[in-house]
Amino acid sequence: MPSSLHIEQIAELAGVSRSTVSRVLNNHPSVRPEVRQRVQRVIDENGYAPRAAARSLASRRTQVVGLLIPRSAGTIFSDPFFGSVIQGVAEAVQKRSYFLMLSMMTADMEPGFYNRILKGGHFDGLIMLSSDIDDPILPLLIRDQMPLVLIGCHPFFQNVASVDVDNRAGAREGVVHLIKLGHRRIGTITGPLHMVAGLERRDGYKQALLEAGIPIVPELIVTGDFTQESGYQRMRELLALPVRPTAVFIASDTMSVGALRAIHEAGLNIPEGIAVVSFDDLPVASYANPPLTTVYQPIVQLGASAVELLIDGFDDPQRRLAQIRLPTHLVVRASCGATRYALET
Amino acid sequence: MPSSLHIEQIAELAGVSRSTVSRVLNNHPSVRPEVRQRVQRVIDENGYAPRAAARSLASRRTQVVGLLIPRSAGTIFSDPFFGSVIQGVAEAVQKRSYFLMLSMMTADMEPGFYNRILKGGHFDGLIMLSSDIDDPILPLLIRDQMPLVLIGCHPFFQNVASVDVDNRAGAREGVVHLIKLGHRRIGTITGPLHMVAGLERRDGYKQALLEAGIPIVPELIVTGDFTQESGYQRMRELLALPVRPTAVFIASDTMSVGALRAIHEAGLNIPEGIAVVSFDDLPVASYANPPLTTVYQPIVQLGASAVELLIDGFDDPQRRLAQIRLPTHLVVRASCGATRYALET
DNA sequence: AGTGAATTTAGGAGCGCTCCCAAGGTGCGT
DNA sequence: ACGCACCTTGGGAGCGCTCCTAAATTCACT
Repeated sequence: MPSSLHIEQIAELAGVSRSTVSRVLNNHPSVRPEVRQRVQRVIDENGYAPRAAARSLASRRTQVVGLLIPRSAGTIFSDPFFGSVIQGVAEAVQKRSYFLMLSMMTADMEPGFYNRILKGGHFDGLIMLSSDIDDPILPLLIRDQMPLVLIGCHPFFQNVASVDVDNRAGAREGVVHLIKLGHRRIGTITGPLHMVAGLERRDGYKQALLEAGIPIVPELIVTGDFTQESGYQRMRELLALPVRPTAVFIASDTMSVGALRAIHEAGLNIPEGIAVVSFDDLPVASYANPPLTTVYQPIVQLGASAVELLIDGFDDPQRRLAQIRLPTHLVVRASCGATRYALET
Repeated sequence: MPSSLHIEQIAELAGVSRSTVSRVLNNHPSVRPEVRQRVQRVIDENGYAPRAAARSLASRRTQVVGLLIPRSAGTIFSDPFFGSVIQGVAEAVQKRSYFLMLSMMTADMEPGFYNRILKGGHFDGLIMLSSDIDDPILPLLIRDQMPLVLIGCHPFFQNVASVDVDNRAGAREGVVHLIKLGHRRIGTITGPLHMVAGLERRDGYKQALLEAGIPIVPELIVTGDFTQESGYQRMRELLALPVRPTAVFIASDTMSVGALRAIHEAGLNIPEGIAVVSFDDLPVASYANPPLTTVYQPIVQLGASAVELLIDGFDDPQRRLAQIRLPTHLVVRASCGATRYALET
């Protein structure tokens, strides 16, 4: 970067003092409009921007929001889900004139990394992506009083702000849909059960069955990990069962893509051979073959809301512990077979 | 954050001066081993980390790398390609003990945003994602001498460091493969032609045909934009042609997913009805139906190399203008039909 | 032991801002 | 006209580090 102008020089050019330029920069009210305008013009003409480091040091604010992505990193990025969350966060952060610092918690984290990144004062607050239930970082963050918003709520730490969808209700709606279509033998491929989303969606599945008086059959519940590969493998297991399910609820679209492959390989048609309801409504859902009936969740908005909550919480203690739940809804496409049974809902 | 210790207090606890602690912090050689050890122990015991702002202000380095994602943001994040690039960048940055600042160039950028983000001294250097050829930001960055590495090279600004794959050679290999399988009437769905990747892959397609003495038929070349939707629409156009191509080269896996759908809807089999070769080798490629023959590009590594180049360039002027090209290779799966014609390669 | 060079340490002077406090202006009421 | 609010403005004092210079220490060698 060119050694650009400093605040003193802008002040001189505008014929005012350092302090006044600072006030203009920070939208402090007590500057005469005409002076403000004059200073602003000098700032614009010279493309001046205050040095972030100096500003942060003096003001003890960074205008940066951190986004912490938990350890399962490798698998995480290939899932478009995360791309969308990041997009939501990035857009919202920008809208509030903040910056975004991205950080991954890798497994092979050197000890002291936690301190380096979190005590270095790199950001004013942190958004943490749906972590494992037993993520060791979370308790540390809470202990250290880091301003924090979780994307994906946590079952134990209720005293932390979080944004999530109602996974259980969403999953339930998807499975109820299958039940209404006449299915009784419904399997599920769950997410990892050390994640809240995995647990809650499985519980929604169970709830729907129980409410309909359908017994829960353990072998119809198989555990995936949100990857295509696991969707493929777990679906093969379900299809190898002596008595095959007639429908399956899969806890993410990404797993469904893998599952569809297993179903095709088995020579089954969808939905005749087996009906599928999925979760997420990623772009791929409508381009799958057949298009997936799936529980929509507002992924971008999840990220955006987390940012709002975090930044608002900086000066509004009330919002500091808010737990926001965004609604889901079922998107009916071909994979559930509703078009054939139709109208029963 | 708790008002943690400062360097002076660490110094006092260790019985040395501020300066010595600073030397330990920055791995300066001239500290006696025993002193270094003692100081380090005090640092560790207290979980001390220097404040980034103070350090940056004094040292004029931030230890932050910026990642600039160009305007087409909305469409960009749904593509897992970007997730992988970000992953590569994030991992590499971490490995070098740098931090990553993510920033999007939105279309509705307030004037002055450029200055705020780029002159604020938020980062030591910038990685810019495969931008449009006529991206207005790039010339500004070069003018302002921002340390810069492009992911995806630029045809005009050759005096900028960049990391890319040889798109043309990769595409050529894919199309040559189709030609070897006996196809003569080969269509292509290109990427957007205002992007280098779009152009180069189209050129690779043309080159393969020309080298084989196959005339280039304009209506067989349709222009997509790397989205599923465009893959779907453009493929419909190709299939609606009076004389349909027997094979198609699609410039990205994401577009191929859309294209597969169009092919299925048209009641065609793959590869018998139409053979498909794609580009990227995203995870979805091996789970598509049928699995895609596709040109692998090392996406994560692309991001990682960009980081290496940028950081190395900070003190090695030689690397400042390097243009790295990573190799691609063809991954043969079912969609090209090679398993039937086989062995001819 | 004594000298000089090399190594290690301490402290001063900023880095470029914000924030506080006090000084200077302005307008009102009487 | 005068005084007393209130609104603006200017300058000092840091924010918590790094870097430079000079002093203190160590060590090798005579």
